[in-house]
Amino acid sequence: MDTVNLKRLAKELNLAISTVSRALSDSHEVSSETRDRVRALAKKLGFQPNPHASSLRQNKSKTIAVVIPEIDNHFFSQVLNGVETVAQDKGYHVLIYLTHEDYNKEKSILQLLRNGRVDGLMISVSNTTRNFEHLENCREAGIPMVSFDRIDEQIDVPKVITDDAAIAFKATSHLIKNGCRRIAFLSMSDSLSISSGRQSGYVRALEKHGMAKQQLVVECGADDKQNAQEIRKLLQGKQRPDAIFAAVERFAINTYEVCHELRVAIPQELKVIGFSNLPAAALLDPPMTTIVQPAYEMGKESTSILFKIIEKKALLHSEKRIVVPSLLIERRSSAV
Amino acid sequence: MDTVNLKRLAKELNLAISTVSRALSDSHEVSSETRDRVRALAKKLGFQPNPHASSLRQNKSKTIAVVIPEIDNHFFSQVLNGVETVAQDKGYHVLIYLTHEDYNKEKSILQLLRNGRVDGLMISVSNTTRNFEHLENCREAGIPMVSFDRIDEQIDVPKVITDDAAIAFKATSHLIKNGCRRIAFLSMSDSLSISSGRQSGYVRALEKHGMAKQQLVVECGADDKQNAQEIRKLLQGKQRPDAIFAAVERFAINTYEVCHELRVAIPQELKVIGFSNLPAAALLDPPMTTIVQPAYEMGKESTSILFKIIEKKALLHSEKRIVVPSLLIERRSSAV
DNA sequence: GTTTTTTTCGGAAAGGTTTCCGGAAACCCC
DNA sequence: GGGGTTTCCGGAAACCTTTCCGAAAAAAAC
Repeated sequence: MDTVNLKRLAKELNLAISTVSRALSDSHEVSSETRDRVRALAKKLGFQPNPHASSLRQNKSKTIAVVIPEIDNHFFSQVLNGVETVAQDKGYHVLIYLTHEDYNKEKSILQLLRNGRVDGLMISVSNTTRNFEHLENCREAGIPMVSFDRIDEQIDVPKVITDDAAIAFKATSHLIKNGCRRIAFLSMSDSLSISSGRQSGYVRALEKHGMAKQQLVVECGADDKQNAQEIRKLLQGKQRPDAIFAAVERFAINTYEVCHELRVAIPQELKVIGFSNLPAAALLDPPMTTIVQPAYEMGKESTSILFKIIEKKALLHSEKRIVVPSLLIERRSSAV
Repeated sequence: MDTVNLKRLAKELNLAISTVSRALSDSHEVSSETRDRVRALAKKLGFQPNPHASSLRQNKSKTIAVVIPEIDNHFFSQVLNGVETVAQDKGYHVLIYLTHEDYNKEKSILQLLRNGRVDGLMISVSNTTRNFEHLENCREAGIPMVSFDRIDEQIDVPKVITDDAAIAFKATSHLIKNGCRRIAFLSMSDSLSISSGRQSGYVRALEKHGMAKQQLVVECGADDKQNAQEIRKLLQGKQRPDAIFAAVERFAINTYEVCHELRVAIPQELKVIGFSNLPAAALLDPPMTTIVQPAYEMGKESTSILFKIIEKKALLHSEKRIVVPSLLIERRSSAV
């Protein structure tokens, strides 16, 4: 038997298992002398407690889960970066689950997590989820939980979001100020809070400038080809817009591609703004005006809240809905 | 007691715990009749076996770990995407650990993983690791392991890599063919196999064209400002290169930034090629010639190999070192 | 010097699952 | 209808840790 566990240590030291365990957890119920003996041998043999036994006994796993639609995406990878930083700091482990924007997968993943594998989870729902029972179920099962970015306002779970409506308002106003009179909004075809928030900001800005009638919302989706087709139709139609406001990074990229293809000059013929955390946005042709979301901060913030719940600390009212502001970075694609 | 476990099921069905367990695991040692009874109640009560108890008993965790330098990076996030796909398919869970290019953190993470928390791990080492004992230790501890992309050739662990030297040779040759006579190579300041591979491909291409003397290797690092400074020096020096070959996506971005700043025209005054998995590379100003690495495939491949090891299947000799080819995508930044 | 408290430790239970072993019933074969 | 298989199931051990409880010894209190 070469596995090194408490029993092994106890035998070699002529102690009881319980004493060894206590010694290693710095209990005051053990003399400093034996504590040192135990620690010395433990170190020498490279003892590491079996995590499954600990988890089973203590009913906690020192693990949290992150459930997100995709990872090959700046926003979510920056979020994950923030999450991992805080978790590592706390000595926690991070499980990652990708839903690939599939509601059913999301549901089964959450189902799977309701068995004690994790001490808590954070989720940004897929764009195909219309129903939030699976979140509700987790909440009722008593699993600490935080939702971020793509949230449902109805459900009683702490939320970490950004000010989608406000920043969309700002971006749209910026376009109007720069002379745009026909601004198309490329919206995500879903019922997500962020989408509606962004769209309402866009609409409010139009209204404020007496342009309510000029609303032009185009639904885009996950299929690049189809998006390109929609945008092409838009740009080749008789009432070509003079600006495109993309609600998602992908749509902004799609727009750029179509513009290059159709030789539409940005920003002379068409101004473009997109939600995007692309670090290379400044290097695009032309440099793209972007709304950058505080992804890293949102990841850190969400995780901090999650740990507060896990540690059963009372949440301030203000912590149940945290809004981290986005940033509008003006570049050439929206310049006059 | 409202927790639903085997004991609870057994009591309600008037069966022994062992029978219930067997019924749920499709043992032939239980009649189909009672099996159905058990399953029915289990489903009704939403029974989910406690993963820690299972793991403890079976000595396996159904979990693998991915240890990578960073996640906010197209290459690694695409890899992770591939990993997650295969793992989810196998019913496995994925733990993620970021080293942030810190050797010590990497070491302590691997140390932490040597306690049975995971059934296997895959790693791409940080650029500050010079010593691979921590990998060796894991290997000796019997933890199934695969290394990918950033590997050490010496260590006896299956490797999944791409043909860095060959593709660097191809890229450099492409630049030479397009008239470049003074090609700077922006290298990562580390001792990684991939760096040396890329550099050797660059050197071999120069040699083949009788340009061995024109070698121009510039060491860059993690600090963007410092990299920019290096590149600025390069472009403002008396012997300005007519091409830059960036060994890392970040350096290519740095190059673009400096070129924009100094108004150096790409590709007329300077041709640029970079290793990069940036999907928007085609939209840069100008569109960037990139070497795209098969990140997603490498993730899938690595994970498949890892599962073969976990399942104790014999590895073919060819599976101990898998090379997935990279792609050179020619765009305007390197055109004549 | 006796009683009470504190210190230090051992024994054993508990957490939930899997699996080994043995036993009882049912079946089969001649 | 006795011997031998199957079939099906229960009991209990095992995985390793944490923690409750009690006990012995040492220290403190009176």
